[in-house]
Amino acid sequence: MAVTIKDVAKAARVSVATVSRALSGSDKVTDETRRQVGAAATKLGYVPHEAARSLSSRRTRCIGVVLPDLHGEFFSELIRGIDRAARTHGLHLLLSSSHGDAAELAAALLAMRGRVDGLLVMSSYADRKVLDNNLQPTLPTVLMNSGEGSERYPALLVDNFGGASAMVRHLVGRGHRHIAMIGGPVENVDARERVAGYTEALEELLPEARPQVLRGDFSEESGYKAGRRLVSMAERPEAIFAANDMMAIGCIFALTEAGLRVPGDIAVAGFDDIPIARYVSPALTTVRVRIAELGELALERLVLAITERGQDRHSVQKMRTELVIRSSCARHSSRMAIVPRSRR
Amino acid sequence: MAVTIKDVAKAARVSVATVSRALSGSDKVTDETRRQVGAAATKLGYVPHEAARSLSSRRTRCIGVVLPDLHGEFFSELIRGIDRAARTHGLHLLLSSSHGDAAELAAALLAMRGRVDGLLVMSSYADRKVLDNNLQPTLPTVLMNSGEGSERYPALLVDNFGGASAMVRHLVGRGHRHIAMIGGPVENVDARERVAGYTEALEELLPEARPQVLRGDFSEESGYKAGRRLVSMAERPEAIFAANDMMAIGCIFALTEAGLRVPGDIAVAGFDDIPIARYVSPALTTVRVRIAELGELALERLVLAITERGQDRHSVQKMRTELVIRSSCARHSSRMAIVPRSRR
DNA sequence: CCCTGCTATGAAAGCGGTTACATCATAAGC
DNA sequence: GCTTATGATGTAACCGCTTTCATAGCAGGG
Repeated sequence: MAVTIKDVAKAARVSVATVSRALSGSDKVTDETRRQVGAAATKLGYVPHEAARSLSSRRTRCIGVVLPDLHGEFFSELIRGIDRAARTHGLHLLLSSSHGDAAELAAALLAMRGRVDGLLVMSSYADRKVLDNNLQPTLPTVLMNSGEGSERYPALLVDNFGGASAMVRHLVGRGHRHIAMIGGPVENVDARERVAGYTEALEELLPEARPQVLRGDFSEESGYKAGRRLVSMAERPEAIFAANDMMAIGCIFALTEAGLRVPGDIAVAGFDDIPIARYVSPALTTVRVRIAELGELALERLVLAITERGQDRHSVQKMRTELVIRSSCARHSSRMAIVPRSRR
Repeated sequence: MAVTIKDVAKAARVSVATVSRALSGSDKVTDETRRQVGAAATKLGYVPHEAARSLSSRRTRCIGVVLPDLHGEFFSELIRGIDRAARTHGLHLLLSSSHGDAAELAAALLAMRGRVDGLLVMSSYADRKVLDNNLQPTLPTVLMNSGEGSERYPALLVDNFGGASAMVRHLVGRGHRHIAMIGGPVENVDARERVAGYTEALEELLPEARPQVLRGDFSEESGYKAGRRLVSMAERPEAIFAANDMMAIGCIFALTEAGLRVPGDIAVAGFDDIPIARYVSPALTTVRVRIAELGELALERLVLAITERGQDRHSVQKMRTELVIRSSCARHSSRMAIVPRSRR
């Protein structure tokens, strides 16, 4: 029913081999022949059958993308970056998202077998065991933001630690002394690293201050709840550093609702710089992560791994972050209000 | 190198045909044989080669998803819905996103040929011509939110018209008389329908008022610009209805920046109910579109089209919308301030 | 005991390409 | 002018699986 390479061969009065050669790149084919084959193909509306092609060429021109249960901007930006890069290489994307636990991840990895030339994996559950058990060892794989397992697979990581330190440095520089953090999901590597960056920077800059981490899970709701807790605290922190923007936004919501002014009464900072961060009020000071770029780099890395099989497997690339200063973190001044003018 | 069906056959001491039957569902195979084959397969770590399978079975178990240059929540929610539904059917998703013009769309459609069992298409450019030229007629296809072409393909549409009318009715009910709209990209069907819903509802409810549509393109920035224009208008509208939430948020930003209070001085409403809509300040009154559900329904519709080939092709399903009333649209009262008490 | 009907299994023909190898024509070298 | 190198094209063997058709074994009816 569908037009195959044979039909084209017949129409162009050549063999199937010649058609194959003429259409797939510049083997030894006369320009004249190529033209004729091309004409016949267009006239018949021929499109090669991909399954047949992959079967004999042993390449699918497909990349598997396995992602956790991501929401919002992060997800779409990541895909955007991957897709953009994939298109320049003529690669397709086989997407499997929303994996909430190790079993689902394992199932997704298994299902990818034989369908793709390489794999891009992001998951909190992508540790060595799960990966080793469910990946055929020959399948090129690049991890994104999955700390574990990076000793065996090339990986791209976001410099969460550095970004969080930079933010703490910024807050301290603005005069804040009592800085609390809202953490992320315990199983999330990014969240853990951000907290670590906060803790270590704080210990370094303000040895006498002790870190205070409120519970959170990256959802706005958990940020909101943390905000409520903050409101009712006896010794309220001067600044709150949320491990992601959504929680920061939820937190601001709770604080404002309770009649506190941000940043007047309390400073709030986030992490990620999701697009909405500029539009909340007050505009959010945050740490920018170039997510699309992360996806793009990961794909390029994978393409490399596919073409130069087996070389340089263990390299880890770290994505820089960038401090974005907006209006949600003013200079801390309550201390000044107490200290008499003359003493300043 | 990789273990094939032959290796399994040899290990289980049966023919490849038997292995195929034993592994792929319940043909006539003895329980004993099936057990042995299963054991051999597990022992060898056999995973069928998908390309080979699709080639001979003429089914890829893959669905193509072709999307425009979507951003943010809309994109991720849509994929989430599609993915969820696909997984229940054991289908994979071949994703191609970010198509900014008809040529890119055409290329994406072509590239899907032979790779998928069916297609989910969303695009402003998905009109009859582009679709007819680039889709093989036998490939089941479901359109999402692409008004044109729905006379030939099954389609899922969001009831933009109804949603916009409902919002206008709400605003009028709250006492607003001068209601302006910020439109979307001209080529976007949703945007056009929302504007149409606004215009017609206005004409019906307030025949003497004349519709006023400011330019916008769905980006927050265009909303921001529209807001700036509003601020400097001689006769400022009492309420602004943005064709999507992002523009509403940008608009609020511009208004607030200029010292106007929302909703005190001017009411603002949006469309979509993206998650962030609750967290901006003031929380946005908007029209909710259940995006994940849209994706889910579209996939189910496609599965139907695939299994019952050629039946019921032209059906159009419309997704209800839902008014979400938050605090960005107060009751209008400026008129009351002018009109003396006694006259009321 | 033979024939028929039924079922589990095997043999083999594709599915639609790619590609190694054979072939043939032509140009170059002697 | 004959041999050989060269390059375009054809032939055919796969790639790994599904599926049709043939076969063999067996039970049951006559």
